[in-house]
Amino acid sequence: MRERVGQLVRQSLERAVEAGELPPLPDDYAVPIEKPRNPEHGDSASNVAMTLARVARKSPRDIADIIVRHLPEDCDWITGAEVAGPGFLNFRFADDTLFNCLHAVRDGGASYGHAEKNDGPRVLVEFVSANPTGPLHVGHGRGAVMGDAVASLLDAAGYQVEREYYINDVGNQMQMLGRSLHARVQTLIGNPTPLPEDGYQGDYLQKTAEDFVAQHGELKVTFEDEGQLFIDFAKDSILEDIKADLANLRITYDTWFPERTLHASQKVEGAVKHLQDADIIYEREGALVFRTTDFGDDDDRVVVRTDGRPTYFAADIAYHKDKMDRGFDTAIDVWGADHHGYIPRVRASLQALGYDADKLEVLLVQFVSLVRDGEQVKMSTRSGKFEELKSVVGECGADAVRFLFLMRRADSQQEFDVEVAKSQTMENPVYYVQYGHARVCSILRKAQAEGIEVPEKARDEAMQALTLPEERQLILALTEYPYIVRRAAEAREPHQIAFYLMDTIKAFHSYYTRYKGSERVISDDPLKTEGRLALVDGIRTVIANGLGLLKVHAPERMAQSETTSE
RNA sequence: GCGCACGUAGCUCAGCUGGAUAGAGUGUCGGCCUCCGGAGCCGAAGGCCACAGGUUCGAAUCCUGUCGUGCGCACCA
Repeated sequence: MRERVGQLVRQSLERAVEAGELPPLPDDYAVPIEKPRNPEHGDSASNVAMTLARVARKSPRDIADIIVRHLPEDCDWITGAEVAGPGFLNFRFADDTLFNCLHAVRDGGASYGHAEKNDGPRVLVEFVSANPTGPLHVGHGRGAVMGDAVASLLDAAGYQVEREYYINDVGNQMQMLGRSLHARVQTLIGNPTPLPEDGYQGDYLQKTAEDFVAQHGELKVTFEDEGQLFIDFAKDSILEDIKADLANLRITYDTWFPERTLHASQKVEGAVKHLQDADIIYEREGALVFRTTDFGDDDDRVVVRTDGRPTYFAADIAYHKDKMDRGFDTAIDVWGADHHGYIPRVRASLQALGYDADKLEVLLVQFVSLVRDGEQVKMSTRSGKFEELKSVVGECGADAVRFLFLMRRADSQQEFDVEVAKSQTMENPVYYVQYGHARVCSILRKAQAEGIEVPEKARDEAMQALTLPEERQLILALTEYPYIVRRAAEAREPHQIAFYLMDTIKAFHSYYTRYKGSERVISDDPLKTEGRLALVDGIRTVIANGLGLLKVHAPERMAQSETTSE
């Protein structure tokens, strides 16, 4: 609908320009259209006149008048266009226009608001990519849900999306992990071996050690001889654990990308060579240093150590080069906010290699602080003390964890209150939306039980029975959904979907309660009943689609809660 | 010290990319079930949008500075 109004205004503007009443517009001028908060301001509004005031050297109200005068005569799908306030253009849709919108919702069904074809730009979303040295914690969970939801959002908006996890399976930490497991195993089989200094302390390795013995028997060997065996075992078992945790959050990947393959295929060397050829690498005390300061970084960065081993950064250069070479139009990296200082050097490497650095987007996800019983749970990775993701998901459920993570913008820090997430009451937003969906379904069930058919396309007379202002507003809200999806996708902001769902279901709850004594959905009036059931079915469609997009269940009925008994 | 974020109701947070009277949830107070789900709804109270300047018809939103919070500043990943 927004496009339609936008086009209308554009037509009018062009006619006004032709008539010499307004100066020419820039080609790429996008007509701003918004849905007014206040229903008195119409169904759709535009502030074009205000934005053009300067270039046109006319008052906003005068411009608005000109636009209204030049509106095409044949636009009877709109009943009124008026100038209001400081120069707003307010439009009101004809009833038939609105009814057609509702038909469109129901026709679209499970795909309403979502792209039917994914022929848009190719996007790679890389997220989580936690080092396989231990289980995921709550902070990873937020990044996981955020990245996954952004990917879903892009998918719904018609992009060609792939999800990827980058496995840091190379380097010191892998050695350390292997050594830690080795020590545990040796100690377990009666060959006491101290954990290396700075080794991994977590309890999970104890379990891994037991698994190791179960599989390989009592293998008394030195790490120097059989180190790789321990490294691989530890890494694989932790990765399995990570995969399981993610699967519990309904997250799966198209690609698991091991860093190791970049080294094996010489791509790391190759990337360094490219930079050398471009003459932006110099030697310093035996190490190779990439002059990232040429591209705005604070400091130059080492890519090859004195001992000849490439740094993590070198591999990451190769990795991002590889992403570009795979032909993605956009690569989105979802990172913890603590990695923000890393952005300039990665962008620098893309630029230095001749790629368009704007193809890389970094989505920073701020930290989560976990609250239990009104108190923050202290977390620190160093001490091995952190709240594991699996315990929180187990406690609160994937629905609540996903929805609550998705209710916050990525760039603001989040308090995650376990008590709220666990509660099956109104203070938990996810239940509010799910309850609304269940309530809607319950009405449809009731109608069915009474033998009332809701035609796939309600009759015109039935639609015309939808005369209450709340009904009009509800239909308008439903027509916004496709736009919300698109906007959220472009902004990479899943929280917009969550808020939209809250707002829309609230409007329904309000409507429902207000009229349940007078104008019920199912009544003796067959036309009103048919129209309202169509509306309710439209609401069900949109709420289900929105929840589905966030991978949150849309239950047709809620489990009986213990709080209802007295 | 330098850099990147963020300061909005008691608390947790939105605010449609510069527009109409700054919103919601929660908490507090007061109302609403002869049942299509009260896990809901309605109302009241609650704000110097951290502070000070600037940009303009117009600023919570953009710019500068100050203060505060978080996070970074490795030949670790």
